[in-house]
Amino acid sequence: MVVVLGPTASGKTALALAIARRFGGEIVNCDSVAMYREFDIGTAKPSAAERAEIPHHLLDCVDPGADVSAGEYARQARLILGEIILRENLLHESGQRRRLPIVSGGTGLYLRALLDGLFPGPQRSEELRDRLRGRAEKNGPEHLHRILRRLDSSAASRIHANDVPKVIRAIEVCLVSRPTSRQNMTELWQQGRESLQGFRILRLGLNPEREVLYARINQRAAKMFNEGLIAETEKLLTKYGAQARPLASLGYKQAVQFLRGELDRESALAAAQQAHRNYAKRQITWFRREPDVHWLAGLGDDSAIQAEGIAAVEREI
RNA sequence: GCACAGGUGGGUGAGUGGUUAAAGCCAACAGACUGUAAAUCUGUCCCUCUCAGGAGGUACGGAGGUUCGAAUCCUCCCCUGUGCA
Repeated sequence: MVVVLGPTASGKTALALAIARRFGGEIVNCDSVAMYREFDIGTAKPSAAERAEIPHHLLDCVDPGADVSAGEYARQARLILGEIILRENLLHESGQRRRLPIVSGGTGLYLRALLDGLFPGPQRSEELRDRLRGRAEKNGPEHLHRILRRLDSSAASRIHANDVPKVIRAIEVCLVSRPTSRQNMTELWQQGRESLQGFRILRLGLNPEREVLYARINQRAAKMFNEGLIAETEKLLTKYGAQARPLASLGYKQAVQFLRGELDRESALAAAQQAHRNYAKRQITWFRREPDVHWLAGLGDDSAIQAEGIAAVEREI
């Protein structure tokens, strides 16, 4: 299988499509927000024509009122990968061309959950989280961190006290799994994780120059605003309410602020562009650590880059 | 032209005689990330050395001055905003 990774707006969709056309590929989305139905403009999903041409998976598979998670993503993605392989074997017997799974997206944690697996910890418990959040608000983040230190000092030393969500998750893991397994998070981690088996994996990473990327991000965010992001957001806002999680994501968050009158249109756009740039920076940091990436120094829309990617697929797969 | 307000580090914006290389926020850069991840968090951020504790240099529109000591006070000049002409 091929994995196409890189920061937002680096052209992952275009590269994945080019590879899919060439090798009879099926694209498996790995962008968290693109999984939500009706979130279209702000997520830069592939067009209807592209989706008719090449099979796409894990797009539009979650209700906007629901929540996804890395674990849920990994489960579904592995299921789909299995189906693609099944299909390939059938086609192979009848002498037809192969089916190449192409995982494409920028959500680093989801990709890691798919490829490396997650540790065998419990799923989240909203009630517990609410209680912990309340305590953090009342007594400050240090308070929670002290609780974690008692439960799992090793995890506590790894997680900064100010990083409340991660501290909460660690406490949750310890507390929820204690009655049955009597293990804290660090001990559960040591059990290792179930990595994806049965695939030769080629990671193609898009790495355009920073200035080029940032300019592209600005341009694309402006295009989203011009092409109806605000109207789309308004529709989603009335249909699902302000608490719908994906409404807090890049672009949508700023569109909501505009609709509420907190920002004028120009400032909302500028804020959205900024948020996208900041996000891209974080993705770059994340993917730098990803092992065995074949880096392509340019945008995925560039035909020379696509040719380079295709050549790598031919060599490696 | 007169009156008032103001000019601070990449931006914004505190500071109004000494503990101020100058708060906070933002940007930028670097980093972390094992089920909210398009989330959340950390570090660096004037220059040059460094035995990493520090040492030196330059800096608050410009030029002078007062003072042991000035971003902070005084004088003149330049620029910006607002009001009156």
